[in-house]
Amino acid sequence: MKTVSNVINGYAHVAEGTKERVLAAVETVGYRPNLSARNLARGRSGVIALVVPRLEMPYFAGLAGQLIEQAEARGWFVLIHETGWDRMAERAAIEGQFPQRIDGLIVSAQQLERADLDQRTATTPLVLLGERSFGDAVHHVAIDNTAAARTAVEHLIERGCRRIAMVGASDAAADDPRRRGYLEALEAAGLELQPDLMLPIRANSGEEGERVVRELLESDVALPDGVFAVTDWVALGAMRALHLHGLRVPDDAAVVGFDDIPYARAVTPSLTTIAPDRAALAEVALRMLETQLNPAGGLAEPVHQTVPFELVVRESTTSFGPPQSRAH
Amino acid sequence: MKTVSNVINGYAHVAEGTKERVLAAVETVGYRPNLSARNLARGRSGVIALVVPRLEMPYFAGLAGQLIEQAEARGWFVLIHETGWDRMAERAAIEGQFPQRIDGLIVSAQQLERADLDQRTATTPLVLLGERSFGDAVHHVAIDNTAAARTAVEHLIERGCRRIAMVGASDAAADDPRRRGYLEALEAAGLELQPDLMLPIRANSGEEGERVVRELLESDVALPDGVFAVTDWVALGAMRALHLHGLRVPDDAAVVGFDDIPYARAVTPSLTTIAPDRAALAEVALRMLETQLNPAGGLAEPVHQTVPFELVVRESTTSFGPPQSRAH
DNA sequence: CTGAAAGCGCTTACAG
DNA sequence: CTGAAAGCGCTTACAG
Repeated sequence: MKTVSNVINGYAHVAEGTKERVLAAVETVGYRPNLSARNLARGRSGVIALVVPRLEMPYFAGLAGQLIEQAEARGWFVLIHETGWDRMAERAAIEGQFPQRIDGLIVSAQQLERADLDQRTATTPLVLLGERSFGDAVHHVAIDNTAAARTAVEHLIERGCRRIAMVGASDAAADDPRRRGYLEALEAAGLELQPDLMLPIRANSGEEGERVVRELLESDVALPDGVFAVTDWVALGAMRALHLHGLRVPDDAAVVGFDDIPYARAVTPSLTTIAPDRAALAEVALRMLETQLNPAGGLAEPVHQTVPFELVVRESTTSFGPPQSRAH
Repeated sequence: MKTVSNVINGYAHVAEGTKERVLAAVETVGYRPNLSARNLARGRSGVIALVVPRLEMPYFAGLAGQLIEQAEARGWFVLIHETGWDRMAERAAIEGQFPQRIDGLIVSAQQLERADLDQRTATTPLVLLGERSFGDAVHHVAIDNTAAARTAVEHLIERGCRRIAMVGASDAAADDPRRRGYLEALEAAGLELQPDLMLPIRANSGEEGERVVRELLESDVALPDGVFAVTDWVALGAMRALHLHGLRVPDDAAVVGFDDIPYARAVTPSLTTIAPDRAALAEVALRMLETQLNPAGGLAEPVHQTVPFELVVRESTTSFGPPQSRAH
């Protein structure tokens, strides 16, 4: 019994011959371990929860797909849980309030505050995703949002943009990494900051992106020639507003988004955007969970980790031949 | 033991007083059943698989969200599995080839053929989703695709369209329900069928939609004044091609899609489309699975069932004020 | 390096 | 209507 178990679980110290015989038997019998029994014996559930605002948002669906795939290799189920951008729902999630018990939590923090984490009583291993940072109280993985935003805005500047709006600048100046990247890029290029071009929004939705850009275009402020939007959805809204105002993208104003959702390449013009390395995101998150579950070796201090991103250049910042040139 | 179990599982025949005492104890102790143990004892895994081509596609993500939510209420986990539109992967899925054993299968059939079902040896309860039909060999739930397509095309006709292209007409004339709906609508309106306007595509992608519409526009065929696309993605590609050709949507050509993915309301112009009732889809699929698991009462004959859909009218078939009128 | 035995937390005939 | 006991299929000290 123990020997078979050792082989199945890949423990060392099994005689080579024995191991082969066991594997051969596994093969001929078609044995597959019963995960319910295993988890029961191990005192685990075999389930980790992925908490996102809404699975239908392609960014989160893509992330979920990655996570499911990589979790499978480690014998975990991924229970997907939606919060609908509700802070209370996110709080309940980090407290592990699920119908079943779970071994670990990966939470895309949208509304969560530092205080919510400080008040957390649950001890379930937790990994946070997303651009917000929460000090050293918790494991956290994300791309370097400041660098990514800087890259996006530098790209616009290289394209000749001089009046670059940021759609989705949060009010809280200090701790918004993307806003910081925007400012850094402007400063590095010697461009003056135009507060009128920093457009806060209430939610990262297309509607909000459209609304604030429309308001900008209808105001007295001189037109922007570039737009950096905090998500692709917001960028789509911004493009809509530009279009409705008779401005051509990218000729009159270039646009860069963030996330690289599938629509980014489907829209007209297709959208230049920042593509986070989702696979790396998923992998690091899972590793962080494992570290907390098996505090073997070193101590499992909460850590931040960043993963790569990429600027994907498409039509919204380059050319957009036939359509626009023909229309005008 | 048995009594507590009875209460927890909602079996009848427990004295009211006893029941209350049990529930009170559950409350004070904070008892939550261990699903691993339950499933082990019941000989189930508690897991059902949802098999889709790609979770990142919003239609499937939305469906998955619905299914997860409703499965939770029935004590099921949903294991999401991606096939990437690969027929072999779909075949493997219906054979239940998953790393863990599963209690039931909900499969969005994309490439699956009737023959694959006939050859199936696995006995895991199975429910098929999607527009393709497979005879009476298997449980199947979908909207009435013929009626939906007819509704979409009738809407275009009402809007004054007379030369309506169908993007995504399959080659196999007979058994494509959406094609049939298209034909029915034309016939009912006394419009002549234009074979040149039926555009087959290799995949339901934006690229393919764009390609075939571009080819149509660049051909000698007279321009269409309406487009019915088999999915929203395809419709987005079609709109792109129209736009690139200098045609205005909806003024020069109105467009209707299918699925009602989130982008449909985010694009410019926003897209008129057919919205299937995803919640109903999920619910019926789960009920069909339960029927197969508990063949109590009547026999569990494979059945087809349809769920409601809705035509969501947006700008791509109505007006699209400022933008286009201004540009021209 | 390997076997025998207990135990994980449920469900389910079986008595009563 | 309710209790005692076995069993689901694993893992894990514990011997050897």
